[in-house]
Amino acid sequence: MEGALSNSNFIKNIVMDDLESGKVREVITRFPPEPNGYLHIGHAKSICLNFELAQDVGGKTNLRFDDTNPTKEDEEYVKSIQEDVRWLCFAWDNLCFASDYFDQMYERAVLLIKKGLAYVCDLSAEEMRQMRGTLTSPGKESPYRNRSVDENLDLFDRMKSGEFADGSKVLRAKIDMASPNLNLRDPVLYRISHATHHRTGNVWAIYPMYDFAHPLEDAIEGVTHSVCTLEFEDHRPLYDWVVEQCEMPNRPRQYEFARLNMTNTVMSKRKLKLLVDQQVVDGWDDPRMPTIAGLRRRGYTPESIRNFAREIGVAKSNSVVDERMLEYFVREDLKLKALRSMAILRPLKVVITNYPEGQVEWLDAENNAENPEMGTRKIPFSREIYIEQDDFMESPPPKYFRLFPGNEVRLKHAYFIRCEEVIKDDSGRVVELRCMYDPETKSGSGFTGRKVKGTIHWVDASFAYPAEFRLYEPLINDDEEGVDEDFLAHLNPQSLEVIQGYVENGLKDVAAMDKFQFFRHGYFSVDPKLSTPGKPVFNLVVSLKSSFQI
RNA sequence: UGGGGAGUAGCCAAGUGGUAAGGCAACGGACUUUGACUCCGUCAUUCGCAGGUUCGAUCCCUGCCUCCCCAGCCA
Repeated sequence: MEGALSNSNFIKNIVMDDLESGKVREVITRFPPEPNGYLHIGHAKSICLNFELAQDVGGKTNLRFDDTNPTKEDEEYVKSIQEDVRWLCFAWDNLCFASDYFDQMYERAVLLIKKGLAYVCDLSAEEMRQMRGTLTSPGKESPYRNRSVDENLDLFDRMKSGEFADGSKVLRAKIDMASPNLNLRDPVLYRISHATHHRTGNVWAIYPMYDFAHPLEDAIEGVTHSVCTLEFEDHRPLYDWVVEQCEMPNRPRQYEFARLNMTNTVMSKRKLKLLVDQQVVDGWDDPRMPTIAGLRRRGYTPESIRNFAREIGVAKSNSVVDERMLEYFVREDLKLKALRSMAILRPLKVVITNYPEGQVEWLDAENNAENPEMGTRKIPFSREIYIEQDDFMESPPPKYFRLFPGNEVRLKHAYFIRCEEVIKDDSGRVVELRCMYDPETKSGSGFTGRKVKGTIHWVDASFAYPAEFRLYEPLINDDEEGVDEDFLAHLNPQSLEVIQGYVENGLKDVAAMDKFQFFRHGYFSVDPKLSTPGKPVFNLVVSLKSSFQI
């Protein structure tokens, strides 16, 4: 059963303290993505944190698009982000856009100018960089720093009306060019950009910078706890400065936590976009991608991702979570949900020589032995079947429990068979096995005469239905050196393997996203893009654990 | 060599003056018509290092080491 309440973490402790002390009455959080890419599992951590922080104490959470940079943003992304948040089963209280506050932000900027706390600066980007100083030496004040309020007001108004070229002027806060915190060295508040915004069109020729816009957005929405990642930690003094100097009635507080990193993958929009643009993968929703869309298509469930997000915790130290933890949670979730079935990925034909030709038996099979509510089904059995190539070895090592000459195994849901003969082609490759079955060993008959060490799965040859299986491995092997700098050089060439095999006949017309556990292989999910009626395509979600190794 | 953060097991992560939670992984064993699942057991005499305060320190103090972030008109 899924825990109703999320695990404790330092931010939640702060929230609880604030509630207890009366510092806040109602908790309001927000998830503030910029619509410039698809969401990934790292965002899922943030989504779960923000929504559950509020949910657990009867608060509210807004989904807010931080769309202050029209050159990078796109409507496609605002759609996909909403879809992903909804899919994770979170309902936002308000759908907000930073662009809806552009007028208010402008007014606050004017207020700063009037207070003598902001000025229009004509320095070029390059000049500004040079005058900013370095980590160890102070910056120099801009020659435009002491323009009169009236001149600043006039210039800023004309920036707004589109009178000036991109990059020719900016509005800057007047703080402290000697601050050891570079963010406080007269940061840019507004830049000129004649780009077309996906929502406001060409109304604006100036757009606010993150450091100015974000605190105002939070304050406007009454956000109490503004949660972001570690790299914004030293922006906090500026965040507080903006809220205070702009005289915002609400005072949001910013808290920072460590973003999620996982082994064997990359977790930045930039890198993910590179994989998409260079066609290393099929798109943002390629099942190998750590995007929400990719994980969904792969077959991960919202529950598994939410449980994962809870269990990894929230802290301030940079860390790398083992991908096997994510895998654990999807196995755990699918265990009781996925229908058990038999699939042969690499077929080896077996003829049961003492089984009557032409005869077909319909055997009983549980749909999920661990969840009897899922019922049973009938599966056909006759003289010729397919088993997995891996389940036969002519010269097996010790402790090999499967088929080998002279050995007897159980066919799941059917009979014991013994391998009597191995048929090979001219090249010496095993192409067929001749076996004998024992009618007394039928499954469910209660036979206890003797035991076998191994049980293998199979599919009846004449009823087997052809299917495509897409097997995945990590996109990147990051146990090598230097992966971070040049991850494209460390791509796993085996990240995708497409093979043709067989499934039970009943799986001929599966629906997109249907989940199965193919015995002794793993959990599979029907691909929503590639699978068509009559031509099923299964994605490997995650394989079963196995302690067996040759 | 400025500023801001972080160091607890292989990986996450609680605890923050009273003698190291939990999860993942791993490894034993039991069970087994999935080499799965489940169950049982093992897995930090020690919390980056060195001093100090204290009856007692992962927790307080001092010094040091290591790692991450900051010099976009990105977010």
